[in-house]
Amino acid sequence: MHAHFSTKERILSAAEELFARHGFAGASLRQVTAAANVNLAAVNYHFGSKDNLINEVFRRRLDELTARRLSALQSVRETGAPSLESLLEAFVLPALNLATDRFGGSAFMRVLARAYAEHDQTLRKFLSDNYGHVLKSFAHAIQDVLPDLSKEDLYWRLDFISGALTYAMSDFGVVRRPAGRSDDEHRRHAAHEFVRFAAAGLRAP
Amino acid sequence: MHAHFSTKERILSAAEELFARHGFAGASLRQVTAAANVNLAAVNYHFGSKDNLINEVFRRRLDELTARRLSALQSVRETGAPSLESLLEAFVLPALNLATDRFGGSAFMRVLARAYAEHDQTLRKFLSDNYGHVLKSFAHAIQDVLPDLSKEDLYWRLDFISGALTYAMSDFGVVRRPAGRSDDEHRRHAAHEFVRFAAAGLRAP
DNA sequence: GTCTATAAGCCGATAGAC
DNA sequence: GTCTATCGGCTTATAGAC
Repeated sequence: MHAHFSTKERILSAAEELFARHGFAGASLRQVTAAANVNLAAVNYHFGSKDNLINEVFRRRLDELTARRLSALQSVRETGAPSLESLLEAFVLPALNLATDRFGGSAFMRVLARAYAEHDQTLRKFLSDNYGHVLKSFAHAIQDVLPDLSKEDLYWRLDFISGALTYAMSDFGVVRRPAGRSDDEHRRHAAHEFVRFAAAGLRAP
Repeated sequence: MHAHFSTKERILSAAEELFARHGFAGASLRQVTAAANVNLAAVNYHFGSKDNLINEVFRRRLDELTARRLSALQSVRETGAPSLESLLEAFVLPALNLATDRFGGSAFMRVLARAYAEHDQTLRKFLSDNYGHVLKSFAHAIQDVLPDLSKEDLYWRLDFISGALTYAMSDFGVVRRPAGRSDDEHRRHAAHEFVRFAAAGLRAP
């Protein structure tokens, strides 16, 4: 555990939190640098531009998220005959763990939901170029488990699942956390509910 | 079919399209008034402020959307023993028809997806105060069809479904429209796929 | 109702001292 | 690497003429 974080890291964390709360256009570099206790000019020195700062906010978390997802997928496949539920868990749990990470990251799921809502071509291309292969790996693994599902139906359903997961992870909407349940337990429960729901949806006739 | 639209309507349509494309903070009133062929000061004259313009963009479409949804729900209930699929269709098809309406409205689903990503308290309260009762009516109708489903599970799943629907309606993600299929057919197909997926998810053990 | 003109302020980015 | 100071441009909103 480090008591000190670099200027770059502090900028990234502050940007993540403020982009989650106000959006990419809505959060200014002045707000970011004030929250990070850093000089305004430091952003351009370390990141060059606001657009590039946005990309780096994604890269920091997504690199680890995809690594964890692919590693979990590998573990599940090594068991020989993975269940649909175990494949979905390999996709969902790393996102959940990131969201519950005490070093921050819960804001990142909201940033990701923003990115989904943005139809910005530049951002989409960056995401699909760098992380599209993860979705493909999971699609193949799920296809193996559901050989009777047509490729088109599979992609429709994965699309629905992605949307549902993004929104569920960023905000547990109408479902309020019961009084006696911790935030972590609430999220774990959410993941379990989600996997059951998604598995049933994928198995639809 | 009217050849003339009022200044107010032209502002609303231009705002809807630009908010969909650039977000609420990202689209300026200057862009909006230029696209609407209207003077800059007209926005403040007709709507008072940018924030209020945002609210009115929602109100214009949501009033009609909720009316159509509740009317479709009523029709389905009058058949006596509605199927889960028919209830979901009563919820999904009005949104679909709005999105395919040639008077615009396809942009509105993207605006709605933005609103989901925004965690802005003011906007959320406005939406839940004015349109929360629709979700409740559907929840009750679905509970009647699935009496064994616990209330908590029901709300979790409706939350997932809302997220998936919003995302799917605003952007058909990885599923590309086949060459020989019209945009309308593509959307209709999407709705059918979605209802099958959501019904199976709700019926999960 | 629609216009011009302008107020008052925030924006991203950078030049240049240290 | 970090700072101050500042540039040029864009923002929402409004006062007041027509």
